[in-house]
Amino acid sequence: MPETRSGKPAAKCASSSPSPLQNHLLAVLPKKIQDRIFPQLELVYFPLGKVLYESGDTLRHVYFPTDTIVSLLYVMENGASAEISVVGNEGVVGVALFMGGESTPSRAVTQSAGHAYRLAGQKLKDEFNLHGEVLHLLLRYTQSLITQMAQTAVCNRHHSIDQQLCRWLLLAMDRLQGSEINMTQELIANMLGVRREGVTEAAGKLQKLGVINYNRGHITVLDRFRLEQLSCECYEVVRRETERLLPYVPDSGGEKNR
Amino acid sequence: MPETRSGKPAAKCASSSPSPLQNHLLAVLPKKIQDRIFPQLELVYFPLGKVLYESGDTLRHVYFPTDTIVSLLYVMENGASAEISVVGNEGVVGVALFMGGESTPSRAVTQSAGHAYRLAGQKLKDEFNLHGEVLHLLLRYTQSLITQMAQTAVCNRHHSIDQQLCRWLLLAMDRLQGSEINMTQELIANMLGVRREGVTEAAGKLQKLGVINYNRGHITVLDRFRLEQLSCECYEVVRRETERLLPYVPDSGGEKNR
DNA sequence: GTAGTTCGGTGCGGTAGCGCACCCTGCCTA
DNA sequence: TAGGCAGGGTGCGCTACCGCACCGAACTAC
Repeated sequence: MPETRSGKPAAKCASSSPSPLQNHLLAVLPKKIQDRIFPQLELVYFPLGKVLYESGDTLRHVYFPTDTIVSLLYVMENGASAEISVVGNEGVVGVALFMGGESTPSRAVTQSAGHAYRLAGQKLKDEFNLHGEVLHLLLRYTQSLITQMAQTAVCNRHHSIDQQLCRWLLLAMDRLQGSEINMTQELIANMLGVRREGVTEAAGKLQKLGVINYNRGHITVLDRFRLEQLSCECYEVVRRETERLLPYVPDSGGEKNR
Repeated sequence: MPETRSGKPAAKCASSSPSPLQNHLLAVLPKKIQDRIFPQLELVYFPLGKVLYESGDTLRHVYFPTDTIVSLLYVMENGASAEISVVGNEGVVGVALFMGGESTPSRAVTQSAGHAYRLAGQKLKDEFNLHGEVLHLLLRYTQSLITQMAQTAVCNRHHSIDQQLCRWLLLAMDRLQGSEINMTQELIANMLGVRREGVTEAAGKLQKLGVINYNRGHITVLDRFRLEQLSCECYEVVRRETERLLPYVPDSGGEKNR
C-alpha cells in the first residue's frame, strides 16, 4: 500500500486498501476499459488541508477520490476565499486537464483526509482521445460539476448562512461513509466564505435543534432528514441533476461490460 | 435574410445581415470546417427577453450569437432569480447539448436583442463526434464558461452591489459594439439577483461620478476605464482566463486554415 | 503539572441590503 | 388631452452579517 500513512485512517471502512471501484466514475466504466486503466492508477493518501494544485498550476494528474473529499476554492487577492464546488468519490479532480485548459484559476484542497487514485495527465488524455466511453463519461461529469457551481452562485446570492451550512453538511455526508465529519468551524467558514462566528451561530442552532452534535472539530449528524428540510432547494437541485447525468448502480463493476 | 424583423436593428453596425464570422468561435475554425458548417447555420433574430430554453428543456439547437447577448439564469422556486453567466458573440448557448446532458436546470434569456446563428443539435453532435477542431474548441469554451460561473459564485459572496453592477456593465459592453446598453434597472436587478432599488442606488452613484449616463432604459458608458477600476477583481480574472483559453484574432477567418 | 495553542462562545456597534410604501416623471395610447 | 403605466427616486425600519474584542475550555507539548 503506497504512502498510506500520515494521520487517522479516515474512516471506519474496514478495507485495508481502497479499491478503485469505490470511485463512481471508475466503477461505471466498462470492464474492458477498467482493465486498461486500472494498472496505470496510483493510490495516494491526502491528509487534511493538502493542496492538490494551486490557482494557475499546470495539472500533471487527475485524481479519482475513493474516500477523500476535495474542495475547489477560489482565493481572492485579499486572502478571503469561497468554495466553488466539492469533489468526492462521485467525481474527479482536474477537469481542466481534459477540457483543454490545463490549468484553472482555483485551488484544490482536501477537506477530508483519505485516498484517491491518480492518473498521469497524458495517460488520461490518451484515453480521452480514443473518444469512447471515457470521453462521454467525463463530459457528463463535467456538466454535473457545472450545475454544482451554478447552484453555488445562486446559493451565495440568496440563502442564509444557516441554509448554506445545512447544504454544506449534506454535501460532505454524501461523500463520506458514516455520519461523522472532522472539520473545525473555522475551516467551514473559509469554505462558505463567511465569518467563523457566523458558522458558530448557525451550528449552535442546529445543535439546539438536535440535528447535529459537535465538539472541537468533530461534527456528528444526528438527523439527516431534518437537515434536508432546513437546507435550501440548492442541495436537491444538484443531487437530482447529478443523478440524472451520472446514474450510479453501486453493485456494478462486473455487470456493465458491454 | 430569414426572419430578421421585429424591433430595432440592435446596433449601429451597418451590415445588412450579420456574418457568422462575427461569432468568435465560428471565426477561429479552420476554413475547411467553416465550409462544412456554415451552410447548415440558420440566422435567427431574438427580441429582448426571448426565452431560448427553459430549465429542463431538451435542447434542439445550439446558438452562436453575433450581436445578441444571452443570459443564463437560474430561477428559484419562489421566483427570485440570479444570473449564472452571460454569452455573447464570444461563445455559444447550449453547451449541455454536446456535454451529454441535453438539458440543464437553468433558463436562457436574451438580455440584448440581436441575431444568432443556430445549428441543429444533431448536426453539431455529428461535427463534435468527428473529434477534431470543433470538439476541442467547444471544450475550451466550456472551460471558460466554468470560470465565469465560478467567479460569479465568488462575486455573489464577497462583493457589493456597486462592484457587481460595474462588472455586469463591463460584461455587457464587451459583447456589444458601442457603449450604449438598453436595459432597465429592474431587469438588471433580476440578473444580479438584488432589489431594483439597490441597482437604482448603485447606478445613481456611477452617474454622479460621471462614469455612466442613463435614462429610462438606456445606459451609456462614458468612462470605461473608471468602470474597470470600480469593479472587483472578478471581471479581470474571467477576462484573462477567457483570453488564455480562446485567443481571438479579430482579422482571422482566412489565415487560420491549417 | 504547567504553558501555549487551538477551538469555540459571546457581546457589541456598524452597515449593506431587504421589504415596503409612496411619489414623481415622461412616454404611450385612446 | 387625459389617463395609464413603465421607469425610476426616496425614505424608513429591519435583519443578517460583518469586524473586533475578549473569554473560557480543551487539547498538546514539555
